[in-house]
Amino acid sequence: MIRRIPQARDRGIPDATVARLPLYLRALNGMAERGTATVSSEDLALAAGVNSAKLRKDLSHLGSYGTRGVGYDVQYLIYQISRELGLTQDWAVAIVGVGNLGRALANYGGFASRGFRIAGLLDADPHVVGDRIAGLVVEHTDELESVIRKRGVSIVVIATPATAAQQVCDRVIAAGVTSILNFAPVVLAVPDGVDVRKVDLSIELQILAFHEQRKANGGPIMAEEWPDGVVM
Amino acid sequence: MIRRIPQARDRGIPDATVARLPLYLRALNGMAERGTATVSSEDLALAAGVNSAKLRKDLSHLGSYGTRGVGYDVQYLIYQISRELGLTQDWAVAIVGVGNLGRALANYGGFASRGFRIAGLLDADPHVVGDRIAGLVVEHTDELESVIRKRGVSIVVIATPATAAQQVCDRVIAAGVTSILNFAPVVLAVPDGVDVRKVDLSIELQILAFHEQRKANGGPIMAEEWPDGVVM
DNA sequence: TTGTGTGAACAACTTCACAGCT
DNA sequence: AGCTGTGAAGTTGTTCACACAA
Repeated sequence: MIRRIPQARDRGIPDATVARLPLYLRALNGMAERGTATVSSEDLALAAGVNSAKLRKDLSHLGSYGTRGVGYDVQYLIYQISRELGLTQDWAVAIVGVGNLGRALANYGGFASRGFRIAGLLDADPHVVGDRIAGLVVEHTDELESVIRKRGVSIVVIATPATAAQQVCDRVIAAGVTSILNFAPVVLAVPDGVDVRKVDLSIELQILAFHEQRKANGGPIMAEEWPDGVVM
Repeated sequence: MIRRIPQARDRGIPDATVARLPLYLRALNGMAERGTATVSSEDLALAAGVNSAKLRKDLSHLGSYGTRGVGYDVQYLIYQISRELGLTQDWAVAIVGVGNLGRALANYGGFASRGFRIAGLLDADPHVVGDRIAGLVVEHTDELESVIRKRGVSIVVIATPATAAQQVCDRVIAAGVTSILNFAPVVLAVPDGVDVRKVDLSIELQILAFHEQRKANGGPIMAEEWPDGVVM
């Protein structure tokens, strides 16, 4: 029996806001390091690359943590955002696929710092298994399920070739994982309740190419773009 | 004097649509390889992981390229999307920063295939300069401006440490580049007219952590989440 | 009959502008 | 006097549902 609070406030934070909280957090951490105690929405927005109205609206979804006429207390806001994002606990992450990308991720510093601990590096290639990377020994993907269960892995990063990604995905989901970060250039099929986030170099480049092409044309429309003759 | 067509159709394609076109393109290429000649919006949407209404609306922004009662011609649609995205020409890309991530990007296959040609690999570390990676010799970042100009680079990928990113960014913009793909965990300051796309592992993990935390709570709200005592 | 293309309804997100707290 | 927090307005994106072409 699941407890439910009927008249509960709609504490659902908009996705767009959640996606920006890490940005604010990073900017705030920089300020904290420099010893700033208090910051206005204007200044924080500038540092995070958004406008101040948006920032205030975003923060208002978390609660009323600012002081009118003054601004936000940097340390306190760091704490509140961290808590909201779930960074006050730490998360065991496994990286599957230890090619160049997997290595880059394993060695990425900002990783361990923010509540994410690499609890496993796995690869299917026997030549890679046994290598020591970022203080961990690479294990064989045969161990995937056991690594996930024994070390309480709740987030899996897929950095395998495209061909292996869906299979890895299926296995980690079967092992109970519901949060996946996918670097392989495929659309993963997952059941409801599983979150997949995707990072795709090729897509980003194509989006840039689209805009670059527009600029090159010297304006949004060129008459020549749609010659009547070209139809099927 | 810039020619403008006053009564021009509003051919501005929504950003959300542009961001999905590469997905459709990838799905279509897969179908083309398997010899599929024609596809319905339903099937293509399934392969791309969106719903069919959205797909039809997206494609309708490009033109009327389907056949009612039949579907879309795979080859023709590949051509039209490619053209819209600007993939029928090829783009010279330079990668700055040749650590693990830079190497991963350089070796990434789907790169060269889709109109993107790596025209330069640059790094500030003399130990790396001279290395041969993916058929290219790594050059020193001193050569950045000359590489961009001589090889017609129009897209720069920044894969440097965070501390170097803004400086590299400023230099490539001064050299005329207006499209940047940034992997460094910083918000780049750029003038109007410059497009920056950002790929940030740490942000993606934090977003996953947020949702993972929600799931763990067994529901959207827990009364205990907001004890009255905890204020500043 | 089938499946596209699209107006219209809906939902999410952003920006404005100002009341109200400090 | 200054800056947050937020209704209201505006914008963008999504989904529905069906007319219409093949």
